[in-house]
Amino acid sequence: MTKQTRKPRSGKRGPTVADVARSAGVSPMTVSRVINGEPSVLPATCEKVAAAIQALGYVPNPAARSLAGGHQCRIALLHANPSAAYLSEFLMGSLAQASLTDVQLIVEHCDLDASPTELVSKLAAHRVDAVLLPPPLCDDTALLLALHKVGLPMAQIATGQPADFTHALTIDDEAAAYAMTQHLIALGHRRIGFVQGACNQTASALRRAGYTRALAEAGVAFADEVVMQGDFTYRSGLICAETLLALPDRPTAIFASNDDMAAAAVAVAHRHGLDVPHDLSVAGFDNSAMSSTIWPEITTIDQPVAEMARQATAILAETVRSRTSLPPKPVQHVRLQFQLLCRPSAGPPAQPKPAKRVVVAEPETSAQCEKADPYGDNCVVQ
Amino acid sequence: MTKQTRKPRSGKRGPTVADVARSAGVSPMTVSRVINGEPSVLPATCEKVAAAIQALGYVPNPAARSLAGGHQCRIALLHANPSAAYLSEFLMGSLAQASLTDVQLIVEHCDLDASPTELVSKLAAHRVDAVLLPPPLCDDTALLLALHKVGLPMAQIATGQPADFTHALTIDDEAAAYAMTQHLIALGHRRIGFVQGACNQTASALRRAGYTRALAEAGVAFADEVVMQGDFTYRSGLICAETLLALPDRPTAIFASNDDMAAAAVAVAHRHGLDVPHDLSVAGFDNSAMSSTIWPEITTIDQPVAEMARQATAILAETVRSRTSLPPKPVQHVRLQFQLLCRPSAGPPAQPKPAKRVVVAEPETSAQCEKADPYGDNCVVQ
DNA sequence: CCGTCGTACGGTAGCGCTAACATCGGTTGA
DNA sequence: TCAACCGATGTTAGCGCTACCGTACGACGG
Repeated sequence: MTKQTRKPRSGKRGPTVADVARSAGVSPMTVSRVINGEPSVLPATCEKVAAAIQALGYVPNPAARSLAGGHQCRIALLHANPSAAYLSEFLMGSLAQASLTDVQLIVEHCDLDASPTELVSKLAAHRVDAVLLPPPLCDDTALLLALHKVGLPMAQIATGQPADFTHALTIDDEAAAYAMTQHLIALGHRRIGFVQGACNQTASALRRAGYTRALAEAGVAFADEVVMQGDFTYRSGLICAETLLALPDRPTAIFASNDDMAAAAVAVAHRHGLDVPHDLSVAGFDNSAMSSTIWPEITTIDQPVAEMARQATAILAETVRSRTSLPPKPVQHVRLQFQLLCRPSAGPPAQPKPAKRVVVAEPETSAQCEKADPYGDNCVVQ
Repeated sequence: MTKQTRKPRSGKRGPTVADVARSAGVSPMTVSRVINGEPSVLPATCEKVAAAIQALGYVPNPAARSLAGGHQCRIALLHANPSAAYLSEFLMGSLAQASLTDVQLIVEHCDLDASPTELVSKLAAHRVDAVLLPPPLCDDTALLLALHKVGLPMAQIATGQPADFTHALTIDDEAAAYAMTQHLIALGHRRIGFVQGACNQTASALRRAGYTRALAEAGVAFADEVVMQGDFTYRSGLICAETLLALPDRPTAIFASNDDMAAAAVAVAHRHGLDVPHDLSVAGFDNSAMSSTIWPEITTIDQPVAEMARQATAILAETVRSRTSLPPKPVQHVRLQFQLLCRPSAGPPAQPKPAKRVVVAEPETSAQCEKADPYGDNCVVQ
């Protein structure tokens, strides 16, 4: 006992690969291979190791993994609006993937009018490897270009117009708006007001395009006076709905480009003494918290925000990790499925022939809606 | 060159402590000490190292730090409602602290009616060291006991009734409701409706207590018929507000125990053709997204959710890291400041003497509110 | 002048894992 | 028959940092 090994630093932590290896009668390396699902391990060995892992309750140490694997990957999530409804859902998806793939998420607030160059240097200081851009930042061209200039991989989420040098995760906004409009038409509406989204977001134009296409295809005349310009805020929704309901021949339905504006339309309707959906149907877009909080709940389009965030995080991590390989990974534009959620805010209009309303529209609606079927034909998954 | 060093595994990553050490002419160990702010480094050395860090743009590798330091700390954030308004704000605070203190956040959904034992074993499987409990889970006694039984440190956020074996971060709900009621009284209201929160949340009773105390202290008679039992949902708010406004002698103000119910009160008022705030003032609680989205924006109480989350995360990390030390750290109950946010939904009542309304109430209100002064006297920070 | 501190810093050996080889039995093809 | 080869596993040497100890050196008291 003169100069024994003096450094067993460990203050009893969980079991390690070495413990598992001993217990399974293999080398630590083999355990590592099993954990990482490498194909070159015999099924028998694989099972032995799995059993040992189970028995010991082994959980890999992510710190050690990323250290040894050289996998370090820091992804910044830039957001403009800290209390945006979708942010928490977005974070859920992103965080889940981040902890799976062992990437570090940096959440950074970022004013819409901040200088891109300053932001870029801030990201550099944080050693950021890639950037997630949810709306509305995903449509900030100056920002996109600045990031691209310094070679940072990035992903645009839910933009209407993916840049060719970035990854992008979108739904088909045009098809979604088309589906919603079609749904309203199927319910029997012919005069459908539309509240457009902010001009600076590329998705706005697409949603309007879907609206007009559905009208055209159904042979419903397009009326310029029932299309209002909003900006995605509740306030703008109030003004637009007020104007629409003041029309001599007021619409029987209002399709707003997001849920906040749709909620505003409901409020205005109520102030006018109109019942929703009996006197006025209202539809929104996004499936934000607001849409299912207020009463009546709003028929809307569900965007798979969490899933977009998850996939975006995965794609970026993959891009970062293979950045040295040749040829460089091509950018991916992934289109996800949306869902039309039928809720009580939209129903058949009050006026037209009651017979049809009861027999055709209602059963169809409820059958289609209870299950909230995705509009399979209108959605594309790549 | 027969058997040279064959393994420079590094695929050019950023500078390391070694690089900084070389550049500053000290040992890596000293660099480490400087980074960790250890006191036993001479100021001069410290500066040299800092300069080198700056020059090289060195950023410590968190993975290596936690591996070497044995600091591993995994904190689970249990939440019952993924789209809860506060969740994203909560996450911001928690994530910020987590990346600072190098803890890994695990975000886990958890049904309110799930069995605690199952949950506990799930947490054990994830190797969770501590648990964050935002509302409503913070008031789930069975869950608290189950976690305590297995010795997991935890923090209750915004509970009304901290357990003596857990950390807790709260605001003074009673004082906040008192302040709000006092504010409404100061505006000139005498008949103030109250919509209570869900019974299973301990904060509900406290908010009501604050309401009644303010009435009593101001010498305003308590009227049983203007106190309604809600459950924090918009729907319940609709029903309660409807009942209140149907009273023969309807209140001139409604104080709802959260913003969703307050928003519902606004909606009902509008449906009754009442102007808010002219005919009816409405106040909420929480400063959720809804409160500043709808129009008019709702006067409410701001809870520093992000700050609570930040501190809770810090406290838990500290607890976990010093768990072996004796004596064990005592649990901390921290009380944070709230803020009364005066917004357009609350104003002086229409009826009483207009002179006073203009001269006294309005200036006072705006002076006090533009700055959104915290109710310093009523808030305690420990 | 020699031992005993105390302070500022350096050296070494890991933390737990995996990349990059090394190895080893078993095939194959000429 | 033997080199070349292949697939399954073991060995070694780090990844970047810090805990633990050692050392050098000045300040003491006796």
